[in-house]
Amino acid sequence: MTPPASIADREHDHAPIASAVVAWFADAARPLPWRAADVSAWAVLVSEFMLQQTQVARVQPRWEEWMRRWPTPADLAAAPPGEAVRMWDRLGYPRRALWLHRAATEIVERHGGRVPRDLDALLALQGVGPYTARAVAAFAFGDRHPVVDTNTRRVLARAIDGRPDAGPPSSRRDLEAMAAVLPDDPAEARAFNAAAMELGATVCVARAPRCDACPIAGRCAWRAAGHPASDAPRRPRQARFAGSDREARGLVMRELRAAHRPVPREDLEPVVPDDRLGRALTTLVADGLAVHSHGGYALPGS
DNA sequence: TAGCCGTGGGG
DNA sequence: TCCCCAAGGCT
Repeated sequence: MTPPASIADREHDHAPIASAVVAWFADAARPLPWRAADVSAWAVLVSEFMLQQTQVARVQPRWEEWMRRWPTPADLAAAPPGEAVRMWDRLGYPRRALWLHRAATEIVERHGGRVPRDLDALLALQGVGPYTARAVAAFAFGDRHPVVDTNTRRVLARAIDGRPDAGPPSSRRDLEAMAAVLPDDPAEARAFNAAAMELGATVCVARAPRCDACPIAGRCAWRAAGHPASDAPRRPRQARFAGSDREARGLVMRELRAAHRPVPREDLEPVVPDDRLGRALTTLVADGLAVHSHGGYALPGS
């Protein structure tokens, strides 16, 4: 553990940053439906699953429809997993829909149908990792936990460390960095967790930060250093999507979602007219996203 | 642990 | 057009 004196020093140094970001958030926060005061923990959990690697603008309509259809974990658990995948539509990473369905089942079986508040219980749910568990505990239950996503990592790297971008993710190091800045008061901490994410998502963005709109520009270590450019090795370039197996899987899933009966393989060949089709079908079945039955492929359990 | 997993917005 | 990158998690 860090010596108490050091913690006190850091908190003293960073308190104005937290205050300024929270004050900015009070005005600048986007009115996202899952931030409403009366939403359930389940509603928050659903939003966090959908927001993993997916932008707010694409999530919002899916979330609205999802919550209307399955307002509780028990409602979703009672539906076939394939219906969750179908409702997920084109949010991407459809395994998340399967995991959310599984998590709902686990919540019913292990927690009486109520989303658990305890961090370890949350972490034990399928598809819930360090970010999502803390986000639910903090945002749905108001508990004081550091919540660190990619936006917060970037904000801390710039404002506190004076670097243009965050280093490689390290759950432990990232949580410690946020803990050093997090206000003591639980309500204030909750607000700062959300505010830091919001700042990173809307102002302190990766490509072209809008420092003129930033509430802590005057306290930002990166700005004070003259916005030095990144000297870190760029992260490996994402593989080209066009022509990839990923694309092929997405094309197959699109067909299976649209169909309400098994789709014969020959009907998929025009959609993926090359040797990616076989790999896509094999891996989709292995992932549980598709089943082979009645001479065709279909969503699971529907 | 590094690679993999969809899809789309924006520079 | 092309490429980056996005409220991560799993294996």
